[in-house]
Amino acid sequence: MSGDHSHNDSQIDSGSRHNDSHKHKDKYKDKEHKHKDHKKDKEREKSKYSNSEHRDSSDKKHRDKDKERLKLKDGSSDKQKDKHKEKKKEERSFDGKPKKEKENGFESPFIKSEPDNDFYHSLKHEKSLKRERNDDDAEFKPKKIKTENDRSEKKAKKRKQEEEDIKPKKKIKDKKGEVATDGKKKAKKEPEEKWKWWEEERYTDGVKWKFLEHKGPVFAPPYDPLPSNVKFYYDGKHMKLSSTAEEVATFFAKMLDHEYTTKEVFRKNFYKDWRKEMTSEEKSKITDLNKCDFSEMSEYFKAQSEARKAMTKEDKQKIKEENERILQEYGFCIMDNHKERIANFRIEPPGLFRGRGDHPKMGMLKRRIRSEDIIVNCSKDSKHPKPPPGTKWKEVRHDNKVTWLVSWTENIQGSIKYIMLNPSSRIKGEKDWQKYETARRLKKCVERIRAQYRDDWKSKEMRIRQRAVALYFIDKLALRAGNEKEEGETADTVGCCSLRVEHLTLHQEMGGQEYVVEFDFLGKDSIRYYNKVPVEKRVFKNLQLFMEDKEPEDDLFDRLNTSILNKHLQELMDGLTAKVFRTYNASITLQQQLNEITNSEDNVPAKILSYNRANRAVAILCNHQRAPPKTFEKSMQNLQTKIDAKKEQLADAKRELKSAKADAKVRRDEKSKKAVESKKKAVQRIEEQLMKLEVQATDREENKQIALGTSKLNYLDPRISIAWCKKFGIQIEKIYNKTQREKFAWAIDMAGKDFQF
DNA sequence: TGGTACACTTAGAATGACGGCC
DNA sequence: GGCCGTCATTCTAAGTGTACCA
Repeated sequence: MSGDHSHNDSQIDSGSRHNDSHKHKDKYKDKEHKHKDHKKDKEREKSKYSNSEHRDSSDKKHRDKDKERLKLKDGSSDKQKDKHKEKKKEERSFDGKPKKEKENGFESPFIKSEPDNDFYHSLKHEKSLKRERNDDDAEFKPKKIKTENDRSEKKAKKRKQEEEDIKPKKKIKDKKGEVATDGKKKAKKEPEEKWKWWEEERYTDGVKWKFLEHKGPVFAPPYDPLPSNVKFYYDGKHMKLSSTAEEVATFFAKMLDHEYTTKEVFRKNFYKDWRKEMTSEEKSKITDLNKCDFSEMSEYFKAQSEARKAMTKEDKQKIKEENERILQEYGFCIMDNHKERIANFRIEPPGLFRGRGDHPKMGMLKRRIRSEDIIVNCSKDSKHPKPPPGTKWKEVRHDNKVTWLVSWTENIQGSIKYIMLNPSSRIKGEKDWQKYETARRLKKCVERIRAQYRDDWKSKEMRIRQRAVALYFIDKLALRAGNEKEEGETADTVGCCSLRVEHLTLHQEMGGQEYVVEFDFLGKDSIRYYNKVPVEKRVFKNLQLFMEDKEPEDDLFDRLNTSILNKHLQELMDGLTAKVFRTYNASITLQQQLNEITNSEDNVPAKILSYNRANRAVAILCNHQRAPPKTFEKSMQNLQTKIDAKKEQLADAKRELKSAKADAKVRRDEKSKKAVESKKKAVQRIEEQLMKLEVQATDREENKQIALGTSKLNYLDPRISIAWCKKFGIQIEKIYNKTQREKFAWAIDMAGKDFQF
């Protein structure tokens, strides 16, 4: 086996990787982890490798040389390879710099429809704001340096254009793309003009924006007390709770049907936090959660939910309109002359913490966030958002080196939560694009890096061997880096660098293959990673060495952490981190799979099945799982019933065709000939329908426990999919829904049919 | 060198919207 | 027209990675 990085045959039993976290978790319950104790291992290593100092310095020299070589090799600007694309697009590179001046400096189809024109006053104020975009990032360097004259001329043009654009427009478009003229709606959609931020230059020195204005967050609605007929019972007796205690009780009642409320940890944490909200009288009365009866509350909320569903169309419409109004008011910001959608403008409401897996803090009370907890970030010269009457913000900040608009600290883990922009925004899109370009740079030097880590498996230094084996896993199996976690603060999950001895079983021989490593651990979100992988002999021997004399709960890589690993990777390639391997391997797998399995002769559903299969290969590689939908069995059965019916229909149609043919043979007239033709067409039509249903069934079955969305959204360079669509005449809408198309607008615009990752 | 704060991406579950079918 | 299943969207937890400090 030499450098096998095909991700589809590297696993003995990839299909057996399934989400079995509940059973699995028991294995780790109540464990005392001593994996931070490295002292004895250090002693062990010292005695084994006495000349490590010398090796260290010579290694560094080699690395520096390699780094230089890599820099030279990768330094050239990476252009997209679509040679058949129209010239404008062909010339555009990922550096984000336009080849021609932007035609519409500022366009905001929303402005006139905005009810609160005040909010947009700053657009006018902003119109002369220019973005100085000299790139500091190597990848995004402009290909040609502009002269100052060029710049000022262009700036002047742009400014003029922007002024034009800010002037009231005759046409405005609403969210659905309907065009209104002077307030009147037109029935027909017109193509929306989108801002092509990818044709513009980027900011430098970590500046994220020059101007930012928004309306602040939308707070969770205040607590609405229960009606007096909805009662809480303690020990079988009605008990009126104080408003605060009642609110927290409703959080529990709302979750009564959820498995969470049966978990001991959840109940314990809830009870502890609930008591903090009780009056002293309540505290003295309520002493046992098991004696609390929340069922009336629970029924009440279920009834409310039913009532919501049963609302009249008009009432539903009213709610929808109100939501739309809130969205229009709070869901957008102005960032550097453009109206951008905010991703999460609502503050997380209070409730009970739903940690994943065996989270020690599940059930704790997530407290209500008030204005006094909120830090607002916006431009000094913008109209600052106002806190609700009678309240104050914690702070108003003007930090343009960050992308967030609002932040607060949550009380469960003490972490900071942010309000940020939607994935379709410039600020997110640029970053996403950059991510794929970094992965494409890795493509150019991955063979060298692989050669190096293979070489490092033989290193005299334990730390280098560990680093090399870990990197091999990250590369081959697309494992996450595995940062260290605070014990007892979160669920016990691991990634590559934090793997423990107990997570691996070594098999000299298994299923007819040599040197098999069996992985079994809980990864991000407590999703189980189970995989049996044949590895190279040297890796296997190294693993034996790393595991020697260790307890199951000891770290496998005791000389390694993500910081050390990433520092090393940074030396191998600028911008390289462990995460890049996952992006690279996901994207390259999609590209290879599509190249391999797409049959140009296939019809559209079959081609889409091929696409989904390629996507699935990536999802399996990245271990993106989902709980099988509750309705899965039933819906499969329904589909099968449809298939059976269609088969019968086909048999009937074929019989009819046969008899029509026989009839035509005897009668030899036009009418019977026509009858044969129409029967033939009917057979064809039914065959197509049957095929479609069968493809659907296959797709659904194969997708039972696999989530395609995560890889599609976060790991697969969208240009691969778009190029594939263009090449094989598939509508992009078949692959990406509306939201995804908005997120990947940059890729849709720039990828031609010949783009290769 | 390790700890921590912070900023940001990635993740599956929950919820909501919508369209097809009876 | 209502029900049901599916897909889209929202929500927020859980990761990664960097900067900074002692």
